[in-house]
Amino acid sequence: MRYWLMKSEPNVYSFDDLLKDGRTMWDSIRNYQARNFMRDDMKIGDQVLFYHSNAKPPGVAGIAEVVSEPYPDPVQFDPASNYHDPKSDPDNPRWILVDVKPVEALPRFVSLEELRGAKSLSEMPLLQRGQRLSIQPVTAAQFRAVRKMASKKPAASSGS
DNA sequence: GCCAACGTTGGC
DNA sequence: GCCAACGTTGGC
Repeated sequence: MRYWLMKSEPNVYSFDDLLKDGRTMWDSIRNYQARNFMRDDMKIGDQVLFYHSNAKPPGVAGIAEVVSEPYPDPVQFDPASNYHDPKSDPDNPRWILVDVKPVEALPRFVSLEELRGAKSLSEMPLLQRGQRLSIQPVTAAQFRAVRKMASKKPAASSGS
């Protein structure tokens, strides 16, 4: 089993939205590297850190799970969508996605600031300079470390 | 709103 | 294939 971090802007689609929906298509990803992770590397049962980006504060809100094989993102063929891709050939779709479902809301939100402060996470892609991918692999150890942080009180931070 | 860091596009 | 211009991401 593999572990991932997937970013979503909560004002667009939050972890609460996923809890409400019970399942969702991870659509509108228009980055080849992120697509390749979904198409080539994700397996049903993989565990996902659901990350709120462009949020105040940004951080991990919950755990999700991959629940489908990869399949074409239907949004790419929708001319009304911002994520329509007129260059994508229906016989050979360019954009591929998977479905995810919620596993649990974390006992508490773990902010980006707190992640940055954890030595065990220093290698996490999210925390590397210039890393902007919206889908990133994380190691089992990193996944467990985040989960564990969420079950404990926040460490004292230098700020505020 | 700023802007650094990347990714993509398209002329050549 | 190079690379300048442009667009996007996302923390701050």
